[in-house]
Amino acid sequence: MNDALKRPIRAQSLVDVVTERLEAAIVNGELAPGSRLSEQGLALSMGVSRGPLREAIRRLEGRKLVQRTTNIGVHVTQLTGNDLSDLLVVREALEGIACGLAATAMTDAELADLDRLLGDHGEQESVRNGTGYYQQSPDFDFHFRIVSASRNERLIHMLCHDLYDLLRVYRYKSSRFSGRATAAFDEHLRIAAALRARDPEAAEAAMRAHIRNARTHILAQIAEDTASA
Amino acid sequence: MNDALKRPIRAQSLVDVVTERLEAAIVNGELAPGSRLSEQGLALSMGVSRGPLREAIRRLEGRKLVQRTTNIGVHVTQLTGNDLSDLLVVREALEGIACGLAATAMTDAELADLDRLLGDHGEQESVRNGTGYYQQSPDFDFHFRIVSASRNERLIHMLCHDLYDLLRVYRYKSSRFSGRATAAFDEHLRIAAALRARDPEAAEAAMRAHIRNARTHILAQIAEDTASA
DNA sequence: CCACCCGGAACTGTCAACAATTTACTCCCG
DNA sequence: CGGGAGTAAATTGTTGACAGTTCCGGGTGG
Repeated sequence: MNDALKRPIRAQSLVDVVTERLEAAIVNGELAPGSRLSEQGLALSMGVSRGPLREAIRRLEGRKLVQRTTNIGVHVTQLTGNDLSDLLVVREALEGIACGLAATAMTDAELADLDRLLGDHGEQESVRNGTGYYQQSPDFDFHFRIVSASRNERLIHMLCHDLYDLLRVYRYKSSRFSGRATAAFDEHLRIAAALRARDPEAAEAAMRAHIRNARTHILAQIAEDTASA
Repeated sequence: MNDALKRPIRAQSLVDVVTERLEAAIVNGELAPGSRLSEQGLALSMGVSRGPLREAIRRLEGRKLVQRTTNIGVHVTQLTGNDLSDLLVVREALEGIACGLAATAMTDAELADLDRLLGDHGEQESVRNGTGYYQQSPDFDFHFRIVSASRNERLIHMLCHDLYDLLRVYRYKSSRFSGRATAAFDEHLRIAAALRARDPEAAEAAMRAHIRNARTHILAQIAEDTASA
């Protein structure tokens, strides 16, 4: 459908491929936060020379997924609690406005899809009894769809590509207990309602409240974890 | 004061220097939007080999200041009207929340400085008669101080480093006519008042309204320019 | 006169080697 | 036995050269 043909295709350089692989490895945890990347080792295992590899790393550096220290090496970005806190504030602002835009820009079909998605979520056992759900694939799905409906390319890219990647690096274990999952699901329902009502202000407010709650919850959990350690 | 001593200093690689130079050249217009960067030429004129230069370019690529097309070359990012529109929406969201944070985090001294800055602005002839001011150094100063007072490192970096740079690339000539400068100055006064009142919601609302107005104005001007051309 | 094809020049993509710096280890001295 | 200087190995920083692609111009045929 997506006019797969006729759309000009560009050659992919080694740097592009290496960048994708590295990004994937970082996001899925194969390369743990804080771990050091060995240029020689990676170049060897990927079968490329150090040149393209270094260029790929520089690109990720610009996106703050890795950090290079001159003459020392490059390390996968490790977010502190403060970093995460700052980042979630940014997310509140961006996703809030994205949700507001989506309220008017979203098509009826997209709205229906979103409802279907939420319906599926509601039937999952893990959501109903409060385990899982939050900060997992289904959750990202929900947010991803709304952001995509904002029709603001820059916003979509900043959130879905840059920010979500960064957040995934900090793999806080969902909310195993305390029933956050159920609360989050309720908040999702409220957001969807505002979108259905085509009310930008309500949609933005609902989304911001949702993310603010998540932030509070995550920070509390971190504080607890560090206190016990 | 800034514990200039005792703070570890890191060696600067060629890539760091080249990155700074390129960034400066792009921001100040020495390298025009859309213009092509010749690796050979730049490497020669800067006195470095192509390796570090390419790595510096990759870093800027990650920040979207330049765009590379495989086997073709790299071009300074050229924002379309749509891009600028999207970007200003992002700015509204980020700077809005930054202003809200500043309302509680700003010190009294910072507030006093801001007032002094506004006082200076008000006495400038160019502001009073409606030429200049907007989207120029004094304007950036005002916004820069508020954002800095948000105490959110990530937010500060995204706005003051990444976003402002990108906006500066699109050098729309201020608002020469139509008295936007005076209106903008009034909006600045309103923002400062909300900050002085330590009212986060009012501060965020005032800042968002200000940026929204600026956006409307800029887009209208662009539409006008393209229509006449 | 226009369209097409075909070199050659210029440029980008990639690589392997060299230089400089950091790290780890060993050995010596107190 | 502990600490530190010195040296060797490993790693990063930088360079120049080679390979592949794109772009420009001239020439030829229709």
